[in-house]
Amino acid sequence: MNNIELSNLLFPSIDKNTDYYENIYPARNLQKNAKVTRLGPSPTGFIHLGNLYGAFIDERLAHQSNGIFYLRIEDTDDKRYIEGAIETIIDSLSFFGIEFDEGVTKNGDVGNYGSYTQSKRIQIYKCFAKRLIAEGKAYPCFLKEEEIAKIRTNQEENKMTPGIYYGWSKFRDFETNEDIQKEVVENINKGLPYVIRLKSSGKPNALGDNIKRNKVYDAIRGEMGVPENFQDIVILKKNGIPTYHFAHVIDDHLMRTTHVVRGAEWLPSLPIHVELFDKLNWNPPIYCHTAQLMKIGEDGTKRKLSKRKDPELSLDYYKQEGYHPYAVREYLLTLLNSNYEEWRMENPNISIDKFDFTTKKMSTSGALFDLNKLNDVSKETLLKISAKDLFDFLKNWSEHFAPKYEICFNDRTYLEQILDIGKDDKKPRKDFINAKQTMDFISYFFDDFFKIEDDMPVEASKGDISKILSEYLGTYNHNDDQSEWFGKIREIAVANGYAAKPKDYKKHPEEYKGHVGHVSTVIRIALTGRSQSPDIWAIQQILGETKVKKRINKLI
RNA sequence: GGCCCCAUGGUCAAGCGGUUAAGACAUCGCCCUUUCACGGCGGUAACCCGGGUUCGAUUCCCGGUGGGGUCACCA
Repeated sequence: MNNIELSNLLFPSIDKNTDYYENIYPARNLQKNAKVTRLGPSPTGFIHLGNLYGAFIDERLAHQSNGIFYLRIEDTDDKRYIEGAIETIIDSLSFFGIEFDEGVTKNGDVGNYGSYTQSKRIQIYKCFAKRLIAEGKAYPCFLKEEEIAKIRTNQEENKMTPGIYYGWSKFRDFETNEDIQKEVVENINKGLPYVIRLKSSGKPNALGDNIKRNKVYDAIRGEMGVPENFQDIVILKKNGIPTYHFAHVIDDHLMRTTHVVRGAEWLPSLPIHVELFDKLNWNPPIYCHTAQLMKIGEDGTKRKLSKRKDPELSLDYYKQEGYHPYAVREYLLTLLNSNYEEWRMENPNISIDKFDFTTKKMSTSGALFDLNKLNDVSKETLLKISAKDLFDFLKNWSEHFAPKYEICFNDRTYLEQILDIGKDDKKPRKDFINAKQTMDFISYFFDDFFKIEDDMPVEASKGDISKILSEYLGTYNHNDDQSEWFGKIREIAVANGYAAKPKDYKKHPEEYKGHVGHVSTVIRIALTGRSQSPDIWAIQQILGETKVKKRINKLI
């Protein structure tokens, strides 16, 4: 029996020629240099910062070049499927501004290169596997789990590279060994389970300089010497579903992907993909292996990989804390392209889309996620968002994550005024980092949340406090402008033995109880419950006369 | 352990053979100031080590060391 007969025996129902697929998925008609990228999440529903990081690259590369960015669902691991995961993925990415041109959507597939769900492409994979078998480049392997385990221990004992490769599976000798041919045919007829393995041409266990290398160009890392693969890796599993390796090669070829962006953890399997493309006589796409996002481990200061389940690496964490999607995107861009921050400083108000994103400016070493930096970027970002949009953002966040703030959104004008405090100054205030922090920061504007949190300054005695407050109330005129208003506070300060200027107090602390700052702190605490807040006068204007008087009165 | 990737201040990073080794965040000090935030000024702080190559290496090569990744019918 020869290879072609074997391929027919294995896949009797596959009647299509591989050319058929080449023809129905023709080269894309795009302008020169247009890039076609894809995101291929597995439907576990868990999207983390690393995925987003990669997705931004895909998105920028495609859209900056008038190319195509599509979503492919890589569900070849049936054990890991989670219900509703695809919607979650699409929604999460969309929240952060990632939109696809093609591929899986909530309403089915869009585009001419589908299906975009790997589990629906089984016939295609089988067709190409059949071709490889017919060409003697792949073979069915009937090794049982126990046998593989035995091979493995044997290899370990002999300090050999574990795996199935030249010399370890008798089934790879099908072509030249009649006994094997007979056995394989019998096995097939008996219906025994098998996998399809690539029959690698690589030379096993070569060492050092003897390892053959292929030159592969990586858009981020430059030219790399990729060692030759020699493993007869599984391309079709026992259940007929392809492994990632095979699906990647078939799909990215047939979907005419030009750039494959993925994490550096894929570097070790690059040799496999290179051989697969070679065996199929295809040109591989341009790979872009990104650096990994890292974090500091809980166990100390040691570096650690950004693994699943690290809460702050989960996209949900940022949603829950209420980080604005623009801020996250902005931060990720600063990590992604080293010249981004510089560009942003020169162009503070231009859309991110205008930034000339390039893989050349990407770092090859792993970056430690820096919450401080994110916070700083967030402040800057939120400052640029209008009070109206911020209101909507906060409201939406509160509905999902902090319903207790619901009442804060009853009066739109009121909240927007609050959010606008100090925004138009020449040196604008940067008080807001994320929704959670913002709501907490402004909560004293609402009676439901207002409470005295900080202690009165020690410079003011109990008696002085109520004296200051009642005098303040006595002279209070809601229509005073800011300087009139502060003039009165100065008078109260002086009348009670406090310096009118902090500098006077610093010079002669023995002559005063404190200074005007302490007096205004008393008022500030009475009004906001806190010793730190934006300008009191501005707060009062928003709070309204009634509320101001009520709060002052309460502490007299 | 084999193989792979990476290596400039606490963090992110410029730098492509000759620089006083940028900048941002963080940190510290001062200034501004009724608090805070903002802003301004200034400070502390780095080329992992050892060999080469070179007149000269942070930069190029090799070797260590360190960190990370990967060794599945998971992706």
